[in-house]
Amino acid sequence: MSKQSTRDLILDSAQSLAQARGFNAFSYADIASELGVRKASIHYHFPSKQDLEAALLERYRAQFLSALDSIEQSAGGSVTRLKRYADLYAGTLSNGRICLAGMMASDIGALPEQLAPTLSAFFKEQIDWLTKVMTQGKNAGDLNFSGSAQSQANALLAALQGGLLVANAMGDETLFKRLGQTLISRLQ
Amino acid sequence: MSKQSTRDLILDSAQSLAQARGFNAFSYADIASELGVRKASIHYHFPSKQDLEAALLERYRAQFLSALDSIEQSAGGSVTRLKRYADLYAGTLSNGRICLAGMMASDIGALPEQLAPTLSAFFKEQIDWLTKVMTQGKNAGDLNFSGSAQSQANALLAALQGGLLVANAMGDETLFKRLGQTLISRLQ
DNA sequence: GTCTATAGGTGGATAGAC
DNA sequence: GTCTATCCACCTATAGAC
Repeated sequence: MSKQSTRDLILDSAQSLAQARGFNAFSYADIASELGVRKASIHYHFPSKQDLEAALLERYRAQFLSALDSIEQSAGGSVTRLKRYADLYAGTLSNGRICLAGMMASDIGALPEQLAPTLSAFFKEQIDWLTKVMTQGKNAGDLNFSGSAQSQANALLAALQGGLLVANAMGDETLFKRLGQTLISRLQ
Repeated sequence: MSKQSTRDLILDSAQSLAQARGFNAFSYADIASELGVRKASIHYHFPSKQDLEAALLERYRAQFLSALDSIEQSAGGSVTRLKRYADLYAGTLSNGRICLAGMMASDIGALPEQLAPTLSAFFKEQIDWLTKVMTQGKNAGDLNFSGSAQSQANALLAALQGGLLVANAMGDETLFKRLGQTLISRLQ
């Protein structure tokens, strides 16, 4: 059980709050009371909220890319990989949370412009990874779809992000699980 | 050119701001400066921000339902109706805005609980309408899909909502237009 | 209905002691 | 690194004159 640094604890708390409420609906005071420290301590690690937001996104992006690597190195064909990809999203849905990137996308109009390129890169990486899986799956005969692999990748990413949004708003987690099955079964 | 009441002007301004920034990232002061009135005047029409938010959602819901009626009464088969439905979403994307309901869904964790049932009803109405169009289209031979009409309706709603989010975050309006084509063409 | 003025609270952020 | 103390800007909301 390695000790987590205060910095990491702050990021964990902030991420949970951001995924549940949005980037403009949590404060340093929220994090401080959750961790039992003072606001000034958080400002020591992240001088401005923009610094915190940027660190949140970077960490989430790195974790997500790492998860994609893990999926690629595990056994299973394209269908299994897509299922495991959808499960990454389903995992965020518990406790009324959605994907951090999806939340940031919805808040993009109220966030510092400097964050937009990284968020855009995040989505591009997701689409590129999905496009690769789609292409491999089609070539191997595991997947069957018409149109380009990239347009299928776009559609899957959009459906998963929107599915989190709608399922969370309707308080119906099973809606998202059924959606994942629908999306993947029609690619077979 | 009928005069718009101050109340309607307030709702217009608030809706535009909410769709662009989110419900927790615009203020009475923003609306006041946009309309050239004082904050207190807005409080006269909408005593609390919760009142304003509720009115925004109700009006959006009524307008959307009216648009669905209009689509139903116009000529054209199921494919045309789905295309016109997707166009309702595409229309919001200009000027960095997304669907008001999608934005409210992302902010649901930071909004008064009283709004959740109405938002949930909004999404249910969308799904029911799409399910009806899907069913009619399949029976008429216009549409072709496996699985239930309702799961296809869920998937289409989710993909459109998520598509707005991703396209807006990536600053790529054409991504959404291509998505709409992909989603509908694979139902034929 | 709209205004001026203001209350009461919370936001992010900084200075400086320990 | 964490704390106390504080600043100032902004938020929602209300009272009361016009």
